[in-house]
Amino acid sequence: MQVVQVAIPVPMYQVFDYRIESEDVGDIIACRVLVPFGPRKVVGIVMGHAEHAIVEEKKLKSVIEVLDSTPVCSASMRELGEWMSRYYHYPIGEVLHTLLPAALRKQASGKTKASVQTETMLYLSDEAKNIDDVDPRLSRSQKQRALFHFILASAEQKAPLSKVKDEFSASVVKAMIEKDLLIKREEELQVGDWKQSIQIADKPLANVDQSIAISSVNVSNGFDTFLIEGVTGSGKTEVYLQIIEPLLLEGKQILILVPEIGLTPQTVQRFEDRFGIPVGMLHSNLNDTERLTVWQQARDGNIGIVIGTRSSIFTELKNPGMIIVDEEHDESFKQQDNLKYHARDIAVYRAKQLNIPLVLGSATPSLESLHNAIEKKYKHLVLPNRAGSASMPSQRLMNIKGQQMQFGIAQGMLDKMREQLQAGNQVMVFVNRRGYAPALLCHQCGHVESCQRCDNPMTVHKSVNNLQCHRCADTRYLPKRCPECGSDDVDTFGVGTEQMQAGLEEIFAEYDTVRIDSDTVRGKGKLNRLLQDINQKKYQVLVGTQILSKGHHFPDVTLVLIVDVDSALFSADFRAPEKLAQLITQLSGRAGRSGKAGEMWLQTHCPEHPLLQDLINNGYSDFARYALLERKHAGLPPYEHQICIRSESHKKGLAMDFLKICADTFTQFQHAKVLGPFPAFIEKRQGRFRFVLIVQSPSRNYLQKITEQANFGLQTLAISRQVRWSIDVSPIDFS
DNA sequence: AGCACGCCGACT
DNA sequence: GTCGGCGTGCTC
Repeated sequence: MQVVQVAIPVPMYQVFDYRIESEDVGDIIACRVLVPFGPRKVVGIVMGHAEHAIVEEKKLKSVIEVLDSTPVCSASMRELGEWMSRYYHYPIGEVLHTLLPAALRKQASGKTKASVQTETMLYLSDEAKNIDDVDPRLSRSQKQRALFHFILASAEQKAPLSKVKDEFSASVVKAMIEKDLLIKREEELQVGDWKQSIQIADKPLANVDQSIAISSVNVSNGFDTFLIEGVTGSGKTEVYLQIIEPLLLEGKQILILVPEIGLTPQTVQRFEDRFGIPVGMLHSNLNDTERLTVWQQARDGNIGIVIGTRSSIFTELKNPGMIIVDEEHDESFKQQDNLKYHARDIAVYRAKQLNIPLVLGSATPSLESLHNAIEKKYKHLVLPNRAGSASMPSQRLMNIKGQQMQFGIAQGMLDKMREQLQAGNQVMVFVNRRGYAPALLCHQCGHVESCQRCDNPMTVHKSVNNLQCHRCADTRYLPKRCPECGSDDVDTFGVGTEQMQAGLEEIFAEYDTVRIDSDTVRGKGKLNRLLQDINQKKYQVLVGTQILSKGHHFPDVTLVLIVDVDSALFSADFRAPEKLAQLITQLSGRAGRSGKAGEMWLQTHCPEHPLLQDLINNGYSDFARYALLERKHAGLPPYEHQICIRSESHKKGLAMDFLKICADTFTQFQHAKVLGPFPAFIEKRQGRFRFVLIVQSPSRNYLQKITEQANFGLQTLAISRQVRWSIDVSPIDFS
């Protein structure tokens, strides 16, 4: 008899033994198996085998079916899984679950699908080949006409559905199929040998800084981590392109991680154009099958470059050459729910494991990475100048103490904006809240309309005439009278993007205004369309949130205004100043071009604040070093390491009681500091009360060990099943 | 997590 | 009398 150890996707930290009839047990390691588990059947992954089971014979059940003929993950991926399970204190079965493409988590697919890969192609129908734009079937729909021309223009007049879906929504495709203009056909995937077909397009000559960076990385042999600190516009992407060129020519594969919002067809296009080979793209709009296809292509070595967001770090590469994490400071690399991993940290582990170089790039490196660079753990490469003659906008502080304000903007500021508009330039206003106003306040009784489940003031949205809770997405009609005292003297409090736009439309009536926030860019390609319109100068006044700071360029913007920086200076979150500095630096890098330098203004009540002074006088790099010094003195990350235990329950006391037990457990360990429990920043969400506990230690290893030990004890407690709780290793926010 | 089992309250 | 609320325990 043979016994296999199977990892099951349940919140339990052990593997389960099963009997198996097969002779060659070694061959099914890392294959998926269907097994009985209690009263149900589940899909697990074989982690190992043994001669005898640890549990008594009568408990032992048999594997029902082996689901794969070839392993579903490599030995290195399994090793990564085991490491993650220990490092993040997360059950092995669930870790493996997150590592694998979702399509493989189900019992189906896999076995049958693994071999022959197909893709869906769209063809023009015979009928469609004989029509033109004025045909009644096309004349009235812009989108369908665009898709018609897209396919007409492509080679062999066909296009893969996956590619079409990057730019057109499913409804457009569906409508054209129903009109018999398009035909869908499954075709065998043409793999081709990308190594043979690489054709390097003309490239710009690298400047001195770029050349130094490129050659430093290219001489590296095996594992090494590089931090490229390159100001926006310094040509980081060009450095990436030239770094990976020799590796691709050797037939090695490149994995590139980008932030959630930075992954546009244009980014991918740039890599495709340079090397003339298809690039695998992994982003949130793909369905499970499309994801699986890219994963398989990378694993089988049929694709040279994979670009994707956070979870792409789990892509298997047959012949790995390098990992690049672009905009490494971006918070979207950290998963905030379930398994709370940081893709940048996983990238370090993967690169070391695969013995390949890792390149981290950012204009505003995280303090963590900068610290590692200063400590010489990473090689620090700096691109201090913008390529070409473009200069950075100047950053200035606008003291708004006692100033007359209109929609949150100082009068003097409005004058400066008008000046730029009259000169034919664009202005950009950054507001950190979407919606019309952050609250609805009764002037008579002081009542603030709040979400009942979250105790959170509801945001006023005038465009849709309702109140929305930004924490649980609950909505309510906008009341005309105060629900508390009945007075009609209710007014909005504070300014959101919606109101800012309305206000600026009124003040600058002769100019066109556009708003860019998650409300207005919802929908496929909408952001890109708006950005195009902006660069074609259809709008002169731009109002928006964070999205404005992510990877887009606004060459005609000569004035950037950040309406409120004070809330970040006085935030309870110790990372708030760092985030603000990154935002300011990123935003200022987005505006202006050669000959049109422009200026950025920060409205503040405390222009003398040292962090602000340091940032605007000496730049991000200096600011970051000063901030690191502060962190060191305060004993905060990256000098000390933290874990955060969060708990929530409907009954207020329960979640708190649980964390008190946690606190007691951790207090027994000498070299750890216990902070809390505290109510969470967002105290109540969806009817549950939330608390946090922070444990801190100068040694990451020590913290890992004691957390493992504490977790082991906590698992056995009855109360741990009555509250919803989680461990967050190296948390980046405490909400 | 899921699912069964079991023990109490409020209903046709 | 029993339907169903959710606390407790178990899963190789």
